[in-house]
Amino acid sequence: MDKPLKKPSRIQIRNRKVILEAALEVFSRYGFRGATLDQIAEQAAMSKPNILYYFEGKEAIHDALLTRLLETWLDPLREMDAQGDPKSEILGYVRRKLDMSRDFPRESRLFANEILQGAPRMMPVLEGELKALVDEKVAVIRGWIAAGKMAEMDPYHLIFSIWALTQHYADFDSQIRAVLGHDGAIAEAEPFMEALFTRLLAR
Amino acid sequence: MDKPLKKPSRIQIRNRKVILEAALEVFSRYGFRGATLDQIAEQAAMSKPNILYYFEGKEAIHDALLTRLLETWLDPLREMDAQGDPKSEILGYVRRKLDMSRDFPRESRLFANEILQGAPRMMPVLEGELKALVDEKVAVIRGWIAAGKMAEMDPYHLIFSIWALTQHYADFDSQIRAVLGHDGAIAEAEPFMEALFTRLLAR
Amino acid sequence: MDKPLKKPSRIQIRNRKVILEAALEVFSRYGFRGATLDQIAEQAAMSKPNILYYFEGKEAIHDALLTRLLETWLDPLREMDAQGDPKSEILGYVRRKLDMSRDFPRESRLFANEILQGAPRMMPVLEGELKALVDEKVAVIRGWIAAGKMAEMDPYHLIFSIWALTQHYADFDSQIRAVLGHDGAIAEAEPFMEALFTRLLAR
Amino acid sequence: MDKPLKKPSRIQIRNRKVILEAALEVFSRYGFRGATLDQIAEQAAMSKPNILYYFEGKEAIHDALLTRLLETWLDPLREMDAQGDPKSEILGYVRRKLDMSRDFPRESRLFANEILQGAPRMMPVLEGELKALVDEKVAVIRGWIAAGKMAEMDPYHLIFSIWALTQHYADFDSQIRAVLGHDGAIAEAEPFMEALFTRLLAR
DNA sequence: AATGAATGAGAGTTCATTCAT
DNA sequence: TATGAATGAACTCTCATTCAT
Repeated sequence: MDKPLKKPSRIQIRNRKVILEAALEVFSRYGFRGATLDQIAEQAAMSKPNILYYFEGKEAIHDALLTRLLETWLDPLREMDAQGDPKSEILGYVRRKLDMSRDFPRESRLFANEILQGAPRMMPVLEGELKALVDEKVAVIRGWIAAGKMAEMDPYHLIFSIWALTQHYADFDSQIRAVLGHDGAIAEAEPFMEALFTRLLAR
Repeated sequence: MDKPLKKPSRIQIRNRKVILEAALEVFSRYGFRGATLDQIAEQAAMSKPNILYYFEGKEAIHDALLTRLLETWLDPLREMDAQGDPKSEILGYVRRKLDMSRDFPRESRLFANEILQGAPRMMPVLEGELKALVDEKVAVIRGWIAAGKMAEMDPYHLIFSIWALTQHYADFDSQIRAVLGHDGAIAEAEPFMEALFTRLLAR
Repeated sequence: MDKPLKKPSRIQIRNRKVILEAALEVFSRYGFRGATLDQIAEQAAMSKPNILYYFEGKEAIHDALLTRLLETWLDPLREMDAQGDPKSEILGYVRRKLDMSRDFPRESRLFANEILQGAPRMMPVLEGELKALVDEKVAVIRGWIAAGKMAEMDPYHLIFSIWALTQHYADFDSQIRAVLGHDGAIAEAEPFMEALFTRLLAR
Repeated sequence: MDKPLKKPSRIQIRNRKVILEAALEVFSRYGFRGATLDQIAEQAAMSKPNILYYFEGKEAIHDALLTRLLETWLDPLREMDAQGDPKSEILGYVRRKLDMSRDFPRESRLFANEILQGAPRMMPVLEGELKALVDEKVAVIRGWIAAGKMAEMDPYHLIFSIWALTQHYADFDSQIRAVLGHDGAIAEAEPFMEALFTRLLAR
C-alpha cells in the first residue's frame, strides 16, 4: 500500500518550507550527524513528531535540502555563455557566486559540510551532472584560449579557483569576521576579485 | 590540587599518538559532534575505555588535536619575511600552504570543520593570535605596496585569497577528484597558482 | 530563556508521582550514589528514557524528593506552641515524630542518608531554615524553664534527643526487628517515650 | 589449589591497616555502593591493583571493616554487669557508647549505613549474636526491675534508646554542627544524658 | 610487592523514531 | 494535522577487576 500522494495542501507547503528553513539553519552549522531533530524542531517552532509527519526522517529532510540546493547551485556556472566575451562572462560568474555567498551563506556551508565529509550523499551528482557541466564549460574556455581571447591556463583550476575564492567568504565567515574585526567582507572582496580575475585573464 | 603529571612512558607516548591519529581521521570527516568514540576506538584498534584512560574525554582529544594543529598551522604565514622580495615571499607562502594541503589534508579539514561551525573552540585564538599575526603581515604588505614593489590591493583579501585557494584543495578534495576524474590536483594547481599570483602582484 | 512550563497533564502528574514513589524506595535504601536509574525504572515499571522524559536527570529526582520532604519534615516542630503547656507540647511533638517514623519511614531514611553523607545537598537548609526554627523553639523552652514550668536542661540537646529517639525507629528498623523478633516496635515505644519524657521534664 | 596462607609479613600487616583506614573513611561517607575503589586508593595513597593484591575485592574490604567493627561494637553492652548497681551500670554503658561516638564516628556511620540499607551483610549477626546479647541483658534488667532496683520499663526500648541517643551524635554530626553552630556537642551531651537516664531509672 | 595498561559490564543521558490520541 | 508520551539504540563515561611486567 503506497502513500496516497495527494496534492499537498497550502498548509503542507508552508510547513515543509518552515521545516526546511529551520533544518538549513541547523544542518549548515553542525553537519548531518551533529544536527538533531530537537534543534530543528525548536528552530521551526514545531513538535518533533509533527516534523516527522512532513518528512520521513532526519535523512529525508537533509536530502530535500541538498536536492533543493542543487536546483540553483549550478545555475551561475550554467549561465556562462560560450558566445559571450570571456572576461565579462567569467567576471559575471564570479560576481554571481559572490552574490550567492552573500545571500545564501547557509546553503554554501551545507554544501561544504557535505563535501568535507566525502560527499556521501552527493557523490553521484558530483561525478554526473556537475562533472558534465564543468567539462562542458572547460571546453568553452579552451575555445576562448584557442581563439586567443584570454590567457592560457588550465580551465579546471580556473573554475576551482572561482569556487574557492567565492565560497570561502561564506564558509569561513566566522574566521574572516574575527580577523577583520568587522562585517561586510564580501563587499570589500568584490573589487579585489575583479582586479584578480582581470589580471589573470588578460593576454 | 593538580594531577601528578608524571613523565609519560613509551607506551603512553605511542598510544596517545595512535589515538590522535585515529581521532584526526574521524573528527576531520564528521566534525566534533558527528564523530563518536566508537569510531575513534575502532580506528585506533583500542577499546573505548582504554582511550579514556589516555584522554579525559572526547572533548580533550579534540582539544589536543586543535592545539597540536595550531602549533604549525600559522607557521607558513609567520615565515613571510618583510625584508624579502614581495613576489617570492608571497609565492613562497602560497607554495607552503599548498604543501600543507597536500601533506596534511585532514588537519585542514579539521580546521575547516571548526570554522564552519562558528569556531566555538577556536574563536579566542582567531581573534587573538591569528588576528595579530595577520595584522602584522598586512602592515608588511602595505609597506611593499607603498614602496611600489607590488600592485595596489587590499592586503587582507590577498591573504584570504591565499587561504581560500590553497585550502580548497584539501577541504573540497572529494569534489575535485570527482570533477577531474583523477588524483594529483595539487601538482596541477601549482603552476596555475604561480601564474595567478605573479599576474596579480605585478605592477 | 526558561522552559515554557505548561500546566502538567493528568498523565504527567500521575507519572511524576509514580517515579517519585519508586525513587523514594530506592534512594532511601541505597543513598544517592548507590541508587541507579535502572532500579528506579524497574520499581516504577517504566523505561529509563521515559523517566528522563519527566525529570531532567537522576539528581533532579533526588532534589524533588528532598524538596518535597522538607515541606513537611519540620512541621511537627513548628507546631510546638509557646502558649501551651510544656509537657503536653513536648510530648505532642514526640508523638508526631513517632507517627512520622511509623507512616513515613522511607522519608526518614532518605533524610538520614543525606545527613550521613555530610548533607552535601541540604547543608544550606540545615544552617538556614532548620537552625532558625530550632533557635526559636530553644528560646521557647528556655522561657518555660525560666518560668519554672519544667526541669532545667539544655534545650538543644532536648530537641536532639527527640530526633534521635524517634527517627531511630525508622532508620534502624531492620536492626530493631532483628533484635525484637517481631514488628510493631513503634507501638511499644510510645508508652516508653511518654514515661521517659514525663520523668525528664518533671520539676 | 588453595591460597598458601602464609603468615603475613610486617608490610602486609601495615598495608592492610592503611587500606582499611582509607576504606573506613570512604565507606562511612558514601555507603557500600556509593564508594569507589578509586576513592579508597587515593585515600590510601596506593594504586588500585595494589589494593586488590591485599584484598579480594571491594566487598572483601567492606566485609573486613564490618568484621573488625563487630569485634568491639558490642563490647560496651557486654560490659554491663548483672552484679553491679543498675544506675551506674546503665550510665556507664551510656558513657562508653558516647565515648565511641566521639572517638569512632566513622565506625558508627559505617554501621548506620549498613543498617539503613536493610543490613544485607550483617543481618545474620543481628539476628544471632546481637539478639542473643540483647536478650541476655534484657533479662538482667528485668531482674533489676523485679528486685525493685530501678523503675519499671520495657528493657528492649531502654537499650534502643541508648543506641539512638548516643549514636545520633556520630551519625547526624553534620546536622548537629549546623544547628549548634559549633563543635563539641558530645561534651555538652554528657550531662544531659546523665540527667535523662538518672530520672528515667529512678524508682 | 607494586603498578601501568587494559577491559567488560554497566551507569546516566541523548536521540531518532513510533505510539496513541 | 498535531502533539504528549514512550522507547530501543547508541553515546559518553565510570568502575571493579584483570593482565603483564
